[in-house]
Amino acid sequence: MVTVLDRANVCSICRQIATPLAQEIETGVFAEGQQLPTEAELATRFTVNRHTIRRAVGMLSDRGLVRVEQGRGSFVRENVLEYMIGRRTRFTENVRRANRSPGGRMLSISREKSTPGLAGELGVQAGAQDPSVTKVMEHHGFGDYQRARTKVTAGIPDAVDSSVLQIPRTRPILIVDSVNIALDGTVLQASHVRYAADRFQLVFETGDADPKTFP
Amino acid sequence: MVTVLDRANVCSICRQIATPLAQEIETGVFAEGQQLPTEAELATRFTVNRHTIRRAVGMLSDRGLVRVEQGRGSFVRENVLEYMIGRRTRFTENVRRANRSPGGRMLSISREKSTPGLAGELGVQAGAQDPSVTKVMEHHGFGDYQRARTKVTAGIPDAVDSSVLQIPRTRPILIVDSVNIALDGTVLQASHVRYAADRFQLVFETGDADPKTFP
DNA sequence: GATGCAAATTTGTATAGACATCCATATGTC
DNA sequence: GACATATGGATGTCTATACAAATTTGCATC
Repeated sequence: MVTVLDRANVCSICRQIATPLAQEIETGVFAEGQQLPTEAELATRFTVNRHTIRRAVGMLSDRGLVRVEQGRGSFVRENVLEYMIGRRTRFTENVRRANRSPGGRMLSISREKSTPGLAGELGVQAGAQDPSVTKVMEHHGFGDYQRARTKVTAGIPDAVDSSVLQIPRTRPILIVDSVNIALDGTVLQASHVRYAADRFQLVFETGDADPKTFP
Repeated sequence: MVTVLDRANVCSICRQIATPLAQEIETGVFAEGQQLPTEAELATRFTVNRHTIRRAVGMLSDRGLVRVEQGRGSFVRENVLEYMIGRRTRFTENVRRANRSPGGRMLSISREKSTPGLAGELGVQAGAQDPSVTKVMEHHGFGDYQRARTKVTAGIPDAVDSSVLQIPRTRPILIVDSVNIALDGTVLQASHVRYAADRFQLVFETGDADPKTFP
């Protein structure tokens, strides 16, 4: 693949190199575990300095796409695996409170219909709920009860995150994907929140010492 | 402070510069929010190239000690604030399962008595539990029920983490501190787990769609 | 074939220079 | 005083060179 670089303008060169390389990795041009071309070869291919290649490869390393080893080379990383640490957890309004960060700025509000793609991707099915559950829970004062799933992972902010959160690209961020679903199966809220890990720490207070919840 | 650099040997120079700078930040030589000397000034002070200073400052930025802003300078970061997103959550054995990573290696097992410092730091008090709760929960089949708190944040691996997890220093890690406490108030387990965020994603399946838990 | 050492290969680090980009301030003009 | 422009200072990026460190490879020797 030949990539023409825009040396005069905007986006930094190393990004213009990292992007097509990332595509080649994601499209399978370089298979998992395979060794990438050496820095010298990439420098020749893109006709840039080796240090510029090093930066681009460093970006791919930051994104977890490649793994660099001194004296050996750069290799395509193996796929990440998802890991479940807990289930059967209850939030009430705390999940909503989680999405209202103190001192934060409201950037945009969007209310979207749940697309089949989103629902499928999250493994939830509309209308798959037993209606009797609603009555039982309303009887227990959980009328606003929601079913939710929260995914937590860490990452590196992209350009937008960096400017919005006002943190450098090198600081990690906590990425929290949460979906709140009402008892009738409709998706009430799907949020993709990115916290600056420097400023936030998620605390899941688990367990239940309150006897009232066990009638 | 005068720092003599060992140009010939081992540890890289930028590390030899980052270390005393970090000490000066932590000891309050540079107060929170204060601007650090410019890269040129630091280069003069340590008699190294500006790019070497940039590396050292980048390390401090990675560790969250400083915040670098183009056109303005480098500043000592303010303290992080803790943020609670949820409470009243229930795990059973899933928390324990969380600490057993598939394909992982057992590095060390230690069983320690709960120190007053640990208990105080986590805000739990031994014996503060109502004994009636135990009977109620045992009656509901939650004899092994535990009270726990899980803190999740993101960070950058240190040298030990990097070698153990076999990830570069630039990839973020998920830092999960969890404490499991039995109903009698004794600390059963206190774990400080560091996940490679490339390989793991924590999934908190929240909400409860199972009617059996609401008899 | 096995071992040991040397050489080649590859990534890592430090130095140096040039220029770009962003920010704050000063200055000039109205 | 208000606004636009110019200037200086700070960080960001690319290029270039030299050398260090780690790994692999090749070869000679046994």
